[in-house]
Amino acid sequence: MSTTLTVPVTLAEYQSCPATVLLRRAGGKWPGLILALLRDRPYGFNELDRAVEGLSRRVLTRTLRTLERDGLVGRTVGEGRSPRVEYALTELGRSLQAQLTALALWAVEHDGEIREAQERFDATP
Amino acid sequence: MSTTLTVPVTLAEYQSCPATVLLRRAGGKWPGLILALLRDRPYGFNELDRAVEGLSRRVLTRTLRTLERDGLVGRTVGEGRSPRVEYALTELGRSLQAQLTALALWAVEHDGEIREAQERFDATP
DNA sequence: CGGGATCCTTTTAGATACTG
DNA sequence: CAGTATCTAAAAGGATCCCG
Repeated sequence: MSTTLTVPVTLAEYQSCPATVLLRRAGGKWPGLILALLRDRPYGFNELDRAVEGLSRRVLTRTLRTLERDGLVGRTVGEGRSPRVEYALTELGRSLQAQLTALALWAVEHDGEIREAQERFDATP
Repeated sequence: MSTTLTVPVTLAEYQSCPATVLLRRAGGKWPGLILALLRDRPYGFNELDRAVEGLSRRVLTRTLRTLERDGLVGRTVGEGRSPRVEYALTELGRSLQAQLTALALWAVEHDGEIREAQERFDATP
């Protein structure tokens, strides 16, 4: 099976293109890190809040809701009087995570080239 | 050769992590589309401006500058009295483009699952 | 513990007009 | 043709307080 990838031409097409939407989602400030953390194990809400320095709870909530809505993260409410909620990757989320890891590897491998290019660019008047 | 990928823990680490930076760059509104267009052939400035509906010249300029600074796109000034500037993918840019294409393919392939998840989420009160 | 509601700041993008 | 300058609008992110 092969999928052909065409470049969207109209604005409406582009804005609704799955690739565009996904890239913009993943390009948010925190989703990539959340998905990376959940790759290892499930996390509770406040556990995530503590694990990620500089992330406010409001934004954490919004980020998790979006990931949950997209079917990338599952939310499970545990038993007991003190509410325990657990966030974990779904199969779909794990599948995406693998793609993002590939991209992250590319970034790390080519970091040197990018920095050199930036230095050259900044050096030229 | 294998590269180990560790999740950044401090805020400073995370913000300067090559993977974070790249994902946020690519997650901008236009870079992905510009790179996709340049995959086929070089473009002139106004040519790009016309090709991309809804993109203002100011933003196009900024986007191209950033891509150029990162070494992903090359800028060549042609001869002649009416200035002809050509933007083209560099080798590095072409390499990244391949990764983004893989991500785009994932997005297209799993678009149905994502939409279904969203409908389920939106349907539950 | 796991949020929602409100308000505020920063970042990103768009409109418009002008230039070599 | 290929931009820059200035200004405005929208989106994303953050601080804080409140609640079951």
